[in-house]
Amino acid sequence: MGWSGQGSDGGRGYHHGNLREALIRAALHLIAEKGPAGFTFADAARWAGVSSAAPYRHFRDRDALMADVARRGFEQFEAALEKSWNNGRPDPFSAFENVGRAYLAFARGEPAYYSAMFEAGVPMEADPGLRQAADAAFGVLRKASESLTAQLPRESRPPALMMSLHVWAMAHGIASLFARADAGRRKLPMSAEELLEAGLLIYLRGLGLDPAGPR
Amino acid sequence: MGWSGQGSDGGRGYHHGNLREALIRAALHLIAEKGPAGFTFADAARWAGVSSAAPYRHFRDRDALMADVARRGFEQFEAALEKSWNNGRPDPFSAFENVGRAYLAFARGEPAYYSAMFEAGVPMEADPGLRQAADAAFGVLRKASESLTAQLPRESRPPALMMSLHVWAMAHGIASLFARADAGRRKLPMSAEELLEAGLLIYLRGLGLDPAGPR
DNA sequence: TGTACATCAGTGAACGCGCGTTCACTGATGTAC
DNA sequence: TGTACATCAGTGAACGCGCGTTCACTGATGTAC
Repeated sequence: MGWSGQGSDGGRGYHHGNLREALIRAALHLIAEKGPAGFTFADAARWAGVSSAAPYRHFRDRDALMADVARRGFEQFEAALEKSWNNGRPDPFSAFENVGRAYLAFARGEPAYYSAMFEAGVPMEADPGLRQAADAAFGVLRKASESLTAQLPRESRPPALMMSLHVWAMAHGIASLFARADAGRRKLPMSAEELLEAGLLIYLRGLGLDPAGPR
Repeated sequence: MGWSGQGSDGGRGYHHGNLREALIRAALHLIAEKGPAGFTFADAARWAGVSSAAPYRHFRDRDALMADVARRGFEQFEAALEKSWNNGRPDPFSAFENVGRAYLAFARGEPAYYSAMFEAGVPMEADPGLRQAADAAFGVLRKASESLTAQLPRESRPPALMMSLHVWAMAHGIASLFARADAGRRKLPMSAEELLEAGLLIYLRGLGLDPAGPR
């Protein structure tokens, strides 16, 4: 049978079985549909097919639910970035481009998670483990940056932290300006992926890095 | 006397005098305080010191008010960028850095406008003139980019449109991740301004541009 | 300069609605013996 | 294997609240003559 998370599935007993998960799926669905501010606690309950009092057994309030969604989002984001980085294989440059593509793929493919993580204004203190999950996701960018700067001679090596912040900013900027739902706002001469890839290449060249190899 | 826009100023007649402007100021105040989703039409009326029915004389609904705020935001944004560009003086590189600083200064100094422009999800069709205002603001970045790419030999000259999209993305990424209200989310080893300046320099170097002069 | 009148920009009361939240409750599940 | 009981995870009714919106109204302003 499998819980779809959707209500009115008829054959449910008095107990839901996994309401906590169903509420999170409901939140994701509703955020994707109406934006991070566009859903209510009552909405989530309705969508999960339970009474409006039921969610209180699992979350203190709407904000707690949002914070949980954000934390899970960062966890999945980290996994996706880590996978695409693939330990720097086949080579750091290609792997770096792959991370960029994975970044945009996540923003596009999981708009609800992305919103909860970056746009909903969830404070880092809202959930134990939220900051840690966010740091871990950023850690992948940082690790990848270190791997690239390590190819430069020591005296012209930029701080990897700074580099990862630049990369993050450009990826986030492209994702939120050009790759998301309200992307109809502006037409581009190229895809967001191509734009990011070109931007990263230019930036890396500016650091003295060249795909052809060190120096 | 001067309308502060604040209510309960006692000496107001039956007519407000300039309710439309007061509502916009109210919106800016409330957005800055509670975020773009955190204010209501009734809130704005209350803050302007009028009954909750009064705003309907000036705006069809809350969305129309938001759209007007966004349009004004883009107009002011354009003016600020244009001023800082200062026709490429004293030289295109310095002027370009100035535009970057002005970008962040606007995002920081006018968080309510910035939110309405980029985060509130206002559709471009919501207001006649909104798209035009947004395009005009972006036009400054584009013009500045053209001015810089023009210094490169024709055969290695990147498309100025692409360059301006990269710059916009990086500036927006830094503004929204590191320079705004919820910036307490992450500590930086340097200011957002320094981060952007460094990022732009690296990027420009990657294009083959050097502050020392052409080539 | 004064008066009549049209128009404009507010008022305030009213309404229906959905949300958040609490509460006593009840059906289902797990466990001690 | 059966029974009593504690605990858990839901129900559904109720409440107060603020929002959006409409409506007939009224005070102020502008203008024709």
